[in-house]
Amino acid sequence: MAEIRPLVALRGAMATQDCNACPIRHRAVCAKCAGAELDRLAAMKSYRSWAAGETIALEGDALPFVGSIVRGCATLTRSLEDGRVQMVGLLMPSDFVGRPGRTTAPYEVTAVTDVTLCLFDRQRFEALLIDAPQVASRLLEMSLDELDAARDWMLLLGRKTARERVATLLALVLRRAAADARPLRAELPLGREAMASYLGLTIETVSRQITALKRDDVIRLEGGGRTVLCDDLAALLIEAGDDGDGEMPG
Amino acid sequence: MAEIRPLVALRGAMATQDCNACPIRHRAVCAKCAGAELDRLAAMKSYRSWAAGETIALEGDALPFVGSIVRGCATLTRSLEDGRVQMVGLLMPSDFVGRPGRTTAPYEVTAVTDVTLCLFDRQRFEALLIDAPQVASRLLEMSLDELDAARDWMLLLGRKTARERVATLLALVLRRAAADARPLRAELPLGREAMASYLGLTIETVSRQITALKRDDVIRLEGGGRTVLCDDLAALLIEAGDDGDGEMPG
DNA sequence: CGTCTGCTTGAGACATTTCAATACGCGTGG
DNA sequence: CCACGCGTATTGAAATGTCTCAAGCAGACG
Repeated sequence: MAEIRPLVALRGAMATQDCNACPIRHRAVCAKCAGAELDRLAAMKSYRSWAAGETIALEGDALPFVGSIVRGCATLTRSLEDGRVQMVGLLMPSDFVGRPGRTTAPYEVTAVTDVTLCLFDRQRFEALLIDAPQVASRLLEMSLDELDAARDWMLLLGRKTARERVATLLALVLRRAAADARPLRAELPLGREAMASYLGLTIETVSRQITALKRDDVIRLEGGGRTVLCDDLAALLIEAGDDGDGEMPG
Repeated sequence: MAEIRPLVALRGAMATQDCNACPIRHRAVCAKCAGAELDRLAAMKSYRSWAAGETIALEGDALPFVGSIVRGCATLTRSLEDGRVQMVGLLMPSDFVGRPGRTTAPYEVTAVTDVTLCLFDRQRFEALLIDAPQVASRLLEMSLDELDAARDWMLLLGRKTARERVATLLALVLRRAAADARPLRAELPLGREAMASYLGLTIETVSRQITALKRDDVIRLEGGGRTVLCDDLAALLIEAGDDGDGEMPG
């Protein structure tokens, strides 16, 4: 991660981009709209970027926009007063940030890698929702997918062992990277701390389970533990406890 | 799993009811619609009831309808192949069951108490969504609320201690019962097994923590442990670990 | 009055956390 | 080029919270 690049371009508004060239055009909230609807969306959009590690919104803060992740990876976390933290969402390109109808963020939003968002002014977006059925319909579909993902994650948090949790996450990352090349290979977007936060474990337990999975020849590591290789995804999925279908957190 | 259907009046279709007299009219998916839209909804609705303990839909089963809970309490559960079970949703009156655009249930749906649903044929409901913006908008709103609730529950499952989990659930139930009478009193809709399933714990741990909370004078019990009393909700919320605002599972 | 089901209680086993130390990768500055 | 320091990851040993297994108890119902 953390490539070096002029901070100037990173932070301010970026040049408006042609939606048809957008990498998430067919998957984001705009996926199903076209013509006049798309024009209205394009007219209210703007781009903004955050560097890895930066906070996009604090728990309880005003969040004056909604938007789509164009590039990078962000997390949603909720925390207890004594400092315990649980990740409750992992946002990847095309995922939607913010909630129409609400002005404050119920969780902290953090950039894990460098992130670029395609922002929409919240009020104008809400107005659009009323008479742009394709946008509203796509947003509903995406929300229901996230709900399913959240519920799969509840099963993990409530019932899976540490080994199963780690295997589940690794399988997810490997599957998403999903080049058909063998062996499967993926660079982890999340460090150990973020993984622990996601999995409801401590850093140490995550580390131990990754080591154990390596020792048992289920996975291999490269690049100082930031890259995972897997020759036999089926074996990893067995370690994950369920067949592993369809899990994909939002 | 064997469908047992010995029960008589409970299962068949019930007489159609006037929507304006419906107890969930102003909270369910129909809340914001009126006039022609409401007429269309009313025209496709039917009622059906299940007795406490009955299965409404199995994991992976075809679910030919969507609908609203009119009366009673149902749960969504997901399970691992070796039998471990995690509840992932607790549905109360006005909550929505099923998902437009999907024909099979991703979780098992079970009646906890006697339950009555107001059903809509899935295909006709989907058609309605396209040109009934008030229904679509309300459904989006409800889905986003459920997503928030699911994420709060992820914090509980990932980071809270057994005592905090039990306190959180009891506070939720007491708050929902919410008669302003003091002391706060509520009959638990969930038995110990369902509570354990919800909280990611075992029955024994739930029982022990309830006993401990009683021993420490945070709550009192009546009716053989099925009714909870609380003189000091603030104290219970402290035990719950966070301030306890807004948590309400869907 | 016995049986069933749901709830409670106890004692020991076990997984994960906690606390502490060490190792690694990497950019910086001498 | 090496020494240093810093953040991140690994490993170890002990503490602890929850689970497991097993028994006992209470109320509901025939």
